[in-house]
Amino acid sequence: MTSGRRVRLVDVAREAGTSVSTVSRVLNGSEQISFEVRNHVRSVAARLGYRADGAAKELKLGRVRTVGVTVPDLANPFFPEVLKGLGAGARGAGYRLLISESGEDPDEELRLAEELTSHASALVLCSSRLRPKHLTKILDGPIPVVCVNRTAEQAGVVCVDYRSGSRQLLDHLATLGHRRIAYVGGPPASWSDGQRRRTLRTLTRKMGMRLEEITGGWSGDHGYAAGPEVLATGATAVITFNDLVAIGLLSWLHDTGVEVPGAVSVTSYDDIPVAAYARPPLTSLRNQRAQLGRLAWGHLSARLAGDQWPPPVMLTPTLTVRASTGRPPADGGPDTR
Amino acid sequence: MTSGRRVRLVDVAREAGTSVSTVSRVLNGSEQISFEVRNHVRSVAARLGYRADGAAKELKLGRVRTVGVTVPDLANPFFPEVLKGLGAGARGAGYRLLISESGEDPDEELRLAEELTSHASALVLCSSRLRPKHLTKILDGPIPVVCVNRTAEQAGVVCVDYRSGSRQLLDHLATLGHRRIAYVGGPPASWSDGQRRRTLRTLTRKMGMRLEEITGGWSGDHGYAAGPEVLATGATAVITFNDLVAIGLLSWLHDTGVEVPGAVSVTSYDDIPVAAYARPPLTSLRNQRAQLGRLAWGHLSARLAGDQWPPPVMLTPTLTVRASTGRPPADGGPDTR
DNA sequence: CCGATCCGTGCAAACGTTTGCAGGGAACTG
DNA sequence: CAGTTCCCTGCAAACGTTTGCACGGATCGG
Repeated sequence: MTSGRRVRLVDVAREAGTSVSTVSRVLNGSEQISFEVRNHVRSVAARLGYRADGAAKELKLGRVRTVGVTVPDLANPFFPEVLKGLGAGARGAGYRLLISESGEDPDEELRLAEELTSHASALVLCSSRLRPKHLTKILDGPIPVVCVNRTAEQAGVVCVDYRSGSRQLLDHLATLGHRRIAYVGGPPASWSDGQRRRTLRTLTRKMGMRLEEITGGWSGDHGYAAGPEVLATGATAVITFNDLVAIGLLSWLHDTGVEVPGAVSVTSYDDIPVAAYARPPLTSLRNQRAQLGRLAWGHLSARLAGDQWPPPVMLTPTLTVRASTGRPPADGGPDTR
Repeated sequence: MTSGRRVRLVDVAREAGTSVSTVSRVLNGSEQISFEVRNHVRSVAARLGYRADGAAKELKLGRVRTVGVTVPDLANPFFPEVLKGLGAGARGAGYRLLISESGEDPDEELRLAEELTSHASALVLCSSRLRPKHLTKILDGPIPVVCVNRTAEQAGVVCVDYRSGSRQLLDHLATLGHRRIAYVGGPPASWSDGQRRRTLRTLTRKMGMRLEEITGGWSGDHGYAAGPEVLATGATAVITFNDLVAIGLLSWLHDTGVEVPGAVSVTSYDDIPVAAYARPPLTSLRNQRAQLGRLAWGHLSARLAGDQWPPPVMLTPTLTVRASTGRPPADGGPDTR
């Protein structure tokens, strides 16, 4: 029964015996059409299964009610939750989300962003891995851009305050008595990884701790693979780029018979839901992801309304202490036990 | 430097001293424009930062190179991985993905699907929670629809074979000696939950086992909350709706001091990456999610090329046995140990 | 040197929708 | 009953792009 041809406004009009404009008005809820005609047109439209052509509508109206979004990796629960917040706000204002995943590839992200520029009325770059030059190019484009978890000029900026977060992690570990810390890093192109690294370096030096930096990544497999190197450093506490990496590392430590937190403490950023269900439950930095998304929409809607960008927002994460962190083993710290 | 006005074809033409059609031809790579003009127009377009208006282009071309996708919950890693496969295929053919999340709400899913119908050239419904009546309505719409993990007439169908999967789970548990099984179910509107329930009921009866059905859900919290009820059934093995639920349940069992698999075995569907990192690692049914997405695109592209729908595809999952399943306790089964 | 050929470019129509403007008829007022 | 008002509806232009068609100039052969 599905007709090959798409049913247009003119088809409805002909069938209903009215003009195109009348149909258009009825379907857009105009009050100035008589009651009978309104009902009649509505029923005809319904019977024919009329659906407005999005492209034509947007062309005429000159607005595209679509927000393009790029994320490095949808499989990291961090991003879907940001998208939930963003989507809720956007939907409330009649905007859709056009979500694309770059697969952690900066070049692919550039392609996607350029693509989206011609199909969306605004752009949200989540944890952008773009090189600065390319980021500037996108920001110079015709549509407003919000960066989540990355700072930039000429853009809306909504970030987790990883400086504060890193400080909280180190304070927690220092209080427990740890002095030798390993950091299992994230993707090289990650801005937030850079933030954390710099902060960790500065603070460990200042606090008289020792920091070992280890190549990591963004997934559980990366964490598992980093296991041997972590152990080799002799660190008593490990901070990982995110919870997925931490969970992978926990798994390796378990398989290898290293006790957590008995022999080594593990902690991380993000506090995604499964962190609470890890064995042992993971000490992690909770950030308000949905709030991050809502704020991103807030910035965007202000800008779309013609205002200037609101000042950058930094959301301070809060440390959720669970069982994966504890005092260092007797020979690894100052405690005598 | 960002000009408020969007730069159009006519702006480039005026600046380059040519006509609109010439610019259009150059930018679309037509061969029939002289070399010099081509270069000149290109450079002018680049200088002005011209970006084609997507809406106008699509209107004129009459095709929307966009595939709308609905998923119940992006936070379940199952879906992002399907999207990866789908997106890869679609991108290769010059299509974009327009992803929407229904939040497990059938009404919201209906709204989204209708929305998408006017903005996309095809639809992919992942694990649709739509009521049959509404599903039919969408299928009767003007654009082709693929259902992932749900069967339907007049649509492309790509499913995991949960019948076979459920059989494998039961066989595995039966071989270990279990006789009393609990099933922690999924969302009421889930088609795949229905499939599993029916199969589990039929097979347990046939195999002389006892099945207890428990209300569950789709997230870790649902699994955690189901803990007491699971324990009350006295079942020696639990099957859960998905791995997130299983991980939540594992966590409750651990908190409560119930040994897994010593006192009760736990197993589930999907085998998402974290399943391997659960404590104990989860016995689960691996399904090829990316392949599911690729096949969905395969069906769609065949249909978009004008062919009929390919016959429905059922992907058989394979059981990945890990440490969360074992023999039942001595008093719980026929084995004497 | 004139006519035919061919290549490069411009003109204008069309895609499906919205909306300002105008026109026609009914109702109401004087 | 004529004039005015007001409500409802239709006409046509416009949004930015693509593309069939036509046209003008250069090139070439006879």
